[in-house]
Amino acid sequence: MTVSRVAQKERTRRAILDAALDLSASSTLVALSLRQVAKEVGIVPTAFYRHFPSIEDLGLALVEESLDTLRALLRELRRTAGTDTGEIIDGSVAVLVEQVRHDHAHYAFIARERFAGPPTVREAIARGIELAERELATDLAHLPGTATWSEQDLQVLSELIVGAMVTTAERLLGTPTGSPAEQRVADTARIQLRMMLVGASNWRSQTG
Amino acid sequence: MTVSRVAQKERTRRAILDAALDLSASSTLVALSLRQVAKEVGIVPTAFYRHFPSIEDLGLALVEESLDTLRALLRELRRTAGTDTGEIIDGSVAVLVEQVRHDHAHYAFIARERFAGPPTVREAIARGIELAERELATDLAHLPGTATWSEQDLQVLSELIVGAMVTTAERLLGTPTGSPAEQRVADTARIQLRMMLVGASNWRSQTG
DNA sequence: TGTACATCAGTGAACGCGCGTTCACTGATGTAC
DNA sequence: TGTACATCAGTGAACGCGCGTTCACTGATGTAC
Repeated sequence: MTVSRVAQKERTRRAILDAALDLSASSTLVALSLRQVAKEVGIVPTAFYRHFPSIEDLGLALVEESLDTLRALLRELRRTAGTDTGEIIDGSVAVLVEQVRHDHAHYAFIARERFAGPPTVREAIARGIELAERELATDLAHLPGTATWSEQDLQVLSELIVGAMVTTAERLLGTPTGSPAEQRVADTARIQLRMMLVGASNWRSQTG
Repeated sequence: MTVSRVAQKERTRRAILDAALDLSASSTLVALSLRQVAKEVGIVPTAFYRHFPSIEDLGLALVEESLDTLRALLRELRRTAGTDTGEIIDGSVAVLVEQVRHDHAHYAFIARERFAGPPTVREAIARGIELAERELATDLAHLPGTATWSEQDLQVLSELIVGAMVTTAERLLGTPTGSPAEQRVADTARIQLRMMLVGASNWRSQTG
C-alpha cells in the first residue's frame, strides 16, 4: 500500500490545521504556540516540522484556507439569483447562515484576524472584502432601476450591503445553530436587505 | 511640594498605558508583554508593579479607557441633533471622523479586541454596541414618520445604522488624517446614511 | 513469496531566550518638629 | 531654616516556565529484486 503512509501524513496535517484553528479561537493567531498544537494533536513538538517549515507557515496556511472558504461563499451567493428581489434576499441570507454554520471556524478566524492579525493577513482579508464589494456593484448595475445611478452610488450601496452581510456573519458567529437568536439574526438580515433595497429603488443619484 | 512625586507617578502610569496601547496595536492585547512595555516606558520590568497589580489589570484598564471613549462618542452623537435630516447626517459623520481621529488608538483597540480579545472584553464591547443600538432605536421612534413602525423594525433599522457607523469607524482607522481616502470614507458614510433614511421614509412596517 | 535496503513520520534530549513575578535594596522626595 | 525620620517609585538579581528550533535517533512502511 503506497497510500497508507501518505494518507497518515495528510491526516496528521489536517489534525494540525484543525487544532490550530481551534486553539487560536480562544485568543489569536499570534498567540498560537507550536507546543500547544502538538499536544492537542498528540505528537511530539518536533514532529510538527514534518508538516510545516515553521509556525509562521502554519498561520499562512490557515489564512489561505479561510480565504478560500470566503471566496466559496461569494461564488455561492452569486449563484443564488432569483427572479424577484424577495427570492434573492431570502436565498442570500439562507446561504450566508448555512455557510457560516458549515465553516464556522474559518469565519470566526477571519473575524478575529481582520483587525488583530499580522499586517499581511489584515491586507489579504481587506482585499477579499473589497473584491466582494466591486463584484456586487457590477451585479447591481444590471438590476432594473439603476440605469441613472452614478458609479459612486453603485459602489456605495454595494459597500453598505457587504457591510451589513459582514455584520450579519459576525453576529451569526455568536449564536448557536438553530437557536432563536440565530433566527432573530437571520430575520434582521432579511429586513435590513429589504430596507436597503426599498431605499435603493427610491434613490435618485445626486451626481449622475 | 506634595504634588511632584504623585504627579511623577501619574505620568509614569500614563506612559505605561500609552506604551501598552501602542504596542498592542501591532498585534493584540493577549500578546502584550510586561517587559516590552517597561522597556518602551524606560523603567525596569519590576517597577511596573508600582502601578498595576498584574499585566491582566493593565489590560482591563485599557478596556475601560477605550469603552469610556466610545461612550463619550455616543454622548457626543446624541448631542448632534439638527432640524433637518441632512444636518443630522453631516453633523454625525463629522463627529465620528473627528472622534476617531482624536482617540485613534482607543478605537483601533476596540476594533481589534471586539473579536480577538478575551471573552470578558468581547462581551463588554458587545454590550457597548447593543446599548448604542437601543438608544438609537428610541431616538428613531421620536422622528416623524415612524409612528406606524413596529418595535422590531425600529430596532432593525437602528442595528443597520449602528453597523454602518461601526464599519465607517473601522474604515477610518485605515486612512491617514486629512487624506483623500478619509474624505472618500466620510462621503460614503454620508451617502449611506442618506440612502438608509430614504429607505426608512418609504418603509411600511410588515408586522406593525 | 522472501529478503535486503531505503524512506521518512514521529521521538527525545538539548539549546538559548523572553516571559511574569518575588524579593530585598536604594536613594530622592516629602513630612514632623 | 535645619535635622531626623518616613515614604515609596524605581532597581537589580533571581526563580521557574514555556517557547521555537536543532539534532541524531528509531522503527514501521514501502520498494527492488
